[in-house]
Amino acid sequence: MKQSNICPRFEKAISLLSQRWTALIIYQMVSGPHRFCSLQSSIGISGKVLSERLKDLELKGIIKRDVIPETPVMIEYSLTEKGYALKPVLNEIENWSQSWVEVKSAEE
Amino acid sequence: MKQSNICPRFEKAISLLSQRWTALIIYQMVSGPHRFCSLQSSIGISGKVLSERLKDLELKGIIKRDVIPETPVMIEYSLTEKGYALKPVLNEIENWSQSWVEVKSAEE
DNA sequence: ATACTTACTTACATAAAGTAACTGATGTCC
DNA sequence: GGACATCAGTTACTTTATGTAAGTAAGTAT
Repeated sequence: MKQSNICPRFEKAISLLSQRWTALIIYQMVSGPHRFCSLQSSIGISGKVLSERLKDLELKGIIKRDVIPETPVMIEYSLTEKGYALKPVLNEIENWSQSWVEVKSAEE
Repeated sequence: MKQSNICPRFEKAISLLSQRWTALIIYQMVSGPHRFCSLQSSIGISGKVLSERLKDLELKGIIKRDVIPETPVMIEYSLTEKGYALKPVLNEIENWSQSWVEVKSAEE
């Protein structure tokens, strides 16, 4: 059962961003290119899911993958123009979180 | 393993919006209050998950639940101020989707 | 040859979501 | 008053997604 009257473009965008980790991966990359292991440790995602997400995001034209033949080999992931265009979305989420999200622990 | 150096407020916001259906539910409600069954049919979510999400969103202060004793009983869900404040996020997603998301079928 | 690094993959376990039938409160029809 | 209908869920069961931890492949370095 899948009948919606919502704009299909919007729905696709939402389903992309509603996938776990996707937004965080893009957020990390807004600040510059990242490598597999740095993403893995900075956002705490498993290697398995990270590689799935990166493949999917590459397929969708949001990120690109570059092999840099250093030693040892280094794979650099960075945002495409399409991916970078998501920055305003992330900025708005950040704004909202600053205004409305509370942190429980006392380290404010 | 969950070690991140990302702002905890932002991370909470992301984890909220990254939950499947949540953004679509909020999006529907931006245009006004909705009932359980109307949400169910308009976004194509199962009753089970919808009731989970609504409870969770109410708990987080994003929506409120009003019982209207009509016939038959009607439950109205609407955004709180905190929930409505997410509108700019959804607008940016909409902007992005208009510029960058393609629809495959020929009904453009 | 052995060990070390990065970038993954694979096999298996757990958590989340989908499906469809069912409950409970209220009300209408006959 | 009994049968039926509606809305708002809930429950039991299946499928899909994610987590965990070990393993693989390519390329040095010793």
